[in-house]
Amino acid sequence: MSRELAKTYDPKGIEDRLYQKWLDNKYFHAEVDRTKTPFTIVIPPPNITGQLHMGHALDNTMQDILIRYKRMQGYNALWQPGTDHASIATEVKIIEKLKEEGIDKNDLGREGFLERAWDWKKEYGGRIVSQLKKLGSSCDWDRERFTMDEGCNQAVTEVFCKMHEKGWIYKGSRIINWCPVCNTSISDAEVEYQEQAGHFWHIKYPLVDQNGQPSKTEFLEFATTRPETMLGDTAVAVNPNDERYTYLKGRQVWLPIVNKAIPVVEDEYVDMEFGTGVVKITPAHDPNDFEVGKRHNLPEVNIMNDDATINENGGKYQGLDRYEARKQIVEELEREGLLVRIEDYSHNVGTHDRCKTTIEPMIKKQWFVKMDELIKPAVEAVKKGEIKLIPERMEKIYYNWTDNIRDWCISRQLWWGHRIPAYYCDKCGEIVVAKDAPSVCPKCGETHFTQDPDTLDTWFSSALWPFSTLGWPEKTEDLAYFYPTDVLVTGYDIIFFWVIRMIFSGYEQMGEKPFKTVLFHGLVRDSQGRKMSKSLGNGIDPLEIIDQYGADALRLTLITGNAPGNDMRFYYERVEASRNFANKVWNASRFIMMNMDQEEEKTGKRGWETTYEEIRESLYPVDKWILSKLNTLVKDVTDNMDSFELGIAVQKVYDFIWDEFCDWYIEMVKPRLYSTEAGEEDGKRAALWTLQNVLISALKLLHPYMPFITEEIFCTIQSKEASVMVSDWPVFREDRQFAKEENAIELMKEAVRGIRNVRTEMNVAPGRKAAVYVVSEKEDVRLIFEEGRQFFTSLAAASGLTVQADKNGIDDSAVSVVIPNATVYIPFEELVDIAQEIERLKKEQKRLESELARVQGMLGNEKFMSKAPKQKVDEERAKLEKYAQMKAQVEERLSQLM
RNA sequence: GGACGCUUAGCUCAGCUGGCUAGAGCACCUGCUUGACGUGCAGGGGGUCAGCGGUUCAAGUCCGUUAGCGUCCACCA
Repeated sequence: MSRELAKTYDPKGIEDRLYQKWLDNKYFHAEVDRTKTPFTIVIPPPNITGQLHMGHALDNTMQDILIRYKRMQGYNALWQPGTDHASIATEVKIIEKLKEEGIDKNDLGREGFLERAWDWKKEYGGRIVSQLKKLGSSCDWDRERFTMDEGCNQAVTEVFCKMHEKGWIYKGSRIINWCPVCNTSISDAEVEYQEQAGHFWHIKYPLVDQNGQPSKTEFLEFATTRPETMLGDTAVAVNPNDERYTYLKGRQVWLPIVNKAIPVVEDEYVDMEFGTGVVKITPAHDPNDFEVGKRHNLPEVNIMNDDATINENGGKYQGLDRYEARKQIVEELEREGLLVRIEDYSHNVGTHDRCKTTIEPMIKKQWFVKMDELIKPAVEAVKKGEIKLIPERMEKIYYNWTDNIRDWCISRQLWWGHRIPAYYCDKCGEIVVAKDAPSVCPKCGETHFTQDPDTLDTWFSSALWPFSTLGWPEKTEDLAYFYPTDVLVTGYDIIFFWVIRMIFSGYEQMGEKPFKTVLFHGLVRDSQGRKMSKSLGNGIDPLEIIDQYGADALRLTLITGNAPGNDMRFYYERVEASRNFANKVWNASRFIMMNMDQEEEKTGKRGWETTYEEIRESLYPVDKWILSKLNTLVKDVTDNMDSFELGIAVQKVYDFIWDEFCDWYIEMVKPRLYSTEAGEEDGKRAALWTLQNVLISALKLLHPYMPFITEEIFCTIQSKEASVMVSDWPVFREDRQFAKEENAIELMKEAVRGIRNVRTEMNVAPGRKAAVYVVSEKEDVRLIFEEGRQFFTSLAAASGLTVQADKNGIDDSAVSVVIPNATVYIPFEELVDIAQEIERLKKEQKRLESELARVQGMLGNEKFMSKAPKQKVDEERAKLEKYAQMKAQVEERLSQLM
């Protein structure tokens, strides 16, 4: 069988082909199987309007790594995929598109609009899914769900009705955040505060005199950032403890422009220290004022229409936009002599996170979820550690929200979404909340009802995602088996929107947590650390990266060099480094396969078909060394992955493959592979066996991170039908730890490095070989070099190697390299400058001395000796011995030269 | 106002529960057509781990504090 492989790895073509193969073989599909332990992840459903961005790429790469890892470990791994209807985001997009066609939403009507929305979903809903596939995501696509599919709709209705019955969902008239552009209420979580440069208008209202008329001499001064709201003022407030204003008790002020008297009320809410200690109260347009108004039974005067223009309560200002009204009102106040001064003022303004419009607080009748009781189990779960947040610091952010939680406004004045299952009797207005439209009014017997026109906050359905996707409210097998899920992977930016809401919903509806662990990641930023955004145009399209460098390179880039929860910067240079690694893996494999081919042609046998037991006797120390290193790697990587340290895990695999395996092991076995000497057949077989087995294990460890290239190589080595993704995850084996061989090879590496070092320093031409002598009094050390003679001479550019117990017969002017328990001599003849050589040895002596001083300091410290763990003390003792011994060798050599 | 995070090589960052001579990638310098790979190989320079104080036998790692940068929450009108 010939394996002609290209010199560089080209992911094009390979990735799609392999993904299709995985799909065809149903490797992603999971079914209930009681003989296996489930491992479940639910995808954070991407919006149907969405395009894959770097955040998705990171999020889904992490999930794919975990799911592939667990699948290989033998778990029944389910990655439940799906998409989100994204009510407001989608509705806005559709409105935009209609606008291009010159159509207004209202012209279409609700039905017509929804038709267009479903068309949109059909057209674009699949786009993000196909993009996730490009990444290599091993989701069980047979189970793909949508937040507005039949099952999810049922779940939503069920939850709404249940919670309403329990009294935890209620309709109430309260102050809410209104977006005048999107024309809907939004929840507190959707308000984004932005620092804005504005003004502080210092204004005064006349006091009302005994005759009920505005006083010409007495005024009350205060300041406001929103002068137009004065149209809705129904009081002015001072702090009851403010002695400056005790005289105001029971008095009234005259509201200019509106021309009416309003009371002065006393409320602790007013900060005496701030400004004049006087606050105008507009209960209908400010959340704090709303509370004050409730306490003092103040009237609530709504002065705005839904589009933030002034309504009929604004008198002559009716019809003006809020900002135009502001301008004109200020002008009128100035004319009246009531404007004291204008101050520049920078303050935070609440905006709608989607469209950045300044929100307007308004009193409206909306549906709310009562949070105080609901949140309790969700807080407890994290406190007790039943749900683990990674990194831990996210817990503080979590509690910060849960501790200050307010009722959740869930109704939206939108069409695209789950319609609220509330019905109003056409005759008496009675509200009936039910799964289906009622037939008779329980109060008046009327048979005609109108359903509430509002839809639900898009997060209402996402909150149910971990169980609605598994079949709830039906009691399905899937639900019983796969719930609770294991890990949720998401960005910290949606902790309030989604994570918390899933947790309390899980406890409330299922009586059980939705997941055991939440693994947070940060934001992917551009190379300058800026958030990638459309408006900045600094977004990098993951699909372009995949096209250019391959999905594996992208995945590796996103996972390495980053700690959980931290933001990361995206650099092309880093993708290139990842691509280079892929190429390295490719070429190492190519090298191994080429040698396999040669071997196979001769013997008809493949190395990997031989068992360890069959080959064990033929293994060389270097073979055992790399097997031992691999064994340790398996343990470390498994441990890291179990504790979600994905970046650390893959870094170790990377280092092992590149440094240990490619730069050392492969180079070490080359002479053996190329040897034509008789009697080397067993050794050659052992090398090939080791190369292949180490490679295959390394590919397995790498597979969750770089699924495509590992699969391609795995199949090329074994067969097209084989698959690394369903192979067994490597396990640590006590019987494959070879401490003795590890030490031996490390010692030889040190000798090789020393020799290369000296050669470079002396400008020895790479092609010039030189005789090398290894002198050691210790027999075991001599044996190590004898056994490794073949590769040692190659790596050390030696023309020949002599291993002996003393310095006899070695030219005095030879260059020397001191390693533990041995000195290496290289007679370079004319190249050697004795003075320089002495200089070099003295430097080495100095280095060893300072090391010794440090170690001796520690060992001479009584407290260290008595308090440090024994293992640590032993380590330091061993170091002392090693350095002392090396120093003696250096000094002996110096005395010979001087 | 409250909380959190970051500050480690020229750049971007790792460094988990304190314990080798503090690491990686990129960049830089020197050399290399060594039969897998120049998307490579070999060698090298470069850090008082932000400052100060403390705990400890031992601090990049823990505690306190200061400064700079960043994020989240609250929102005093």
